[in-house]
Amino acid sequence: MERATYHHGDLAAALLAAGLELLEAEGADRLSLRALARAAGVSPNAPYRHYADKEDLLAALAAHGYADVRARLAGVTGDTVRDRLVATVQEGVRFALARPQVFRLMAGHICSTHPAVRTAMAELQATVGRTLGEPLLPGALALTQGLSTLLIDGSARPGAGESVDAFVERAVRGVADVS
Amino acid sequence: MERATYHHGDLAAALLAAGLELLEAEGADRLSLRALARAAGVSPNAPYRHYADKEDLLAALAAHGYADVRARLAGVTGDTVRDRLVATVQEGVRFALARPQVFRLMAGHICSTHPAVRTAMAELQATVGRTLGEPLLPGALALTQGLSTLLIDGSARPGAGESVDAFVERAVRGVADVS
DNA sequence: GCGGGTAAGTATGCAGTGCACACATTGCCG
DNA sequence: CGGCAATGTGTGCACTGCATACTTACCCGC
Repeated sequence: MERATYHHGDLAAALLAAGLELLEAEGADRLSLRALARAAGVSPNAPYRHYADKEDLLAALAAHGYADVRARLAGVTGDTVRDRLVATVQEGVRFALARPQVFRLMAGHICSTHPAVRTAMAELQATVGRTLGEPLLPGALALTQGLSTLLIDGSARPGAGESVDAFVERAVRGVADVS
Repeated sequence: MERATYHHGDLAAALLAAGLELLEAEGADRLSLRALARAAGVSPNAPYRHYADKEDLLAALAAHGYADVRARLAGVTGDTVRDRLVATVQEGVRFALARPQVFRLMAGHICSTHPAVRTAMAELQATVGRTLGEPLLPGALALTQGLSTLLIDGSARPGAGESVDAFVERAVRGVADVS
């Protein structure tokens, strides 16, 4: 990441990109602003011109993640509500397993108060609400969030030879079938 | 936290207690070993005699938390499976809202690999499995985990004048009633 | 009871962090 | 083309986790 000009050009975006990479490589708490600056080939304090503080940058990364899941979830379809519920949770869990550190960041406390993240989360909820309906919203989000966490931590595992999707479907149906 | 003797007496436990307090006061990532040592009236490096590193101490705090929820969940009863499901999630969410930082720590990545935490989690699962049955286990844990996170972050809120318990019941029934 | 080994605590120091502040560079706009 | 605001740099501070070397005093066998 060398550069000839004094000014970087688009440091804000470069930091986001490097952030996503380093984040997934070593987790949110091991991530340092200085390492990010290093990756972007810039002095340790340069990031402060674009992000108020570390939390602000992490929030931007999280918001980016929310936008991604939202895009994925917007495409979910299905004939019955139940089908759409299962498909939504499956899609969310797939995202979480593909980028666990980003997922954890999104679920973490840092972001919950940050305005950018709040609106990103609100938009996600609006999207999911449209495909599932209001009454199902909290449960669907909770199932997605919870199953993702369990799977990432290894606290729950698909059965031998069972795909993640199948596991998710089984878990959701397990709840949906209590009489 | 003064002391007259050179040796503390029960520093390991004192650190845990101070840890629980400071943890809830400022969150897991703001928690420093040095502050803990200060609270216990002991030199900055004393904790290392009892915990291998910071992660080890955090894991102990998390394991403590797991034991607590387990004790609470062991007392859950109900006539139907559905009743027990709702009651279990309600109890779990109550714990999370009462000690949000401990809950976050438990859900965080630090602990997922630590043996003490893994066994604590396994015991929790065994307990819940006994009152709900295996097929419901993942879903119930996921709902508890997810609803807790949503409520702590403020991403979901009970309706006006609605209690947390009522909200949880509504969310769970929302999922359990899809046809 | 007492001497020594060892568990438990202290002192010192290092690399790394987030961030504040003062300074340097340069693209842009009148 | 001149100046100014945006963007980047340098220096420095308080703090952190942790390694290493040292000190204290509890406890156990004789």
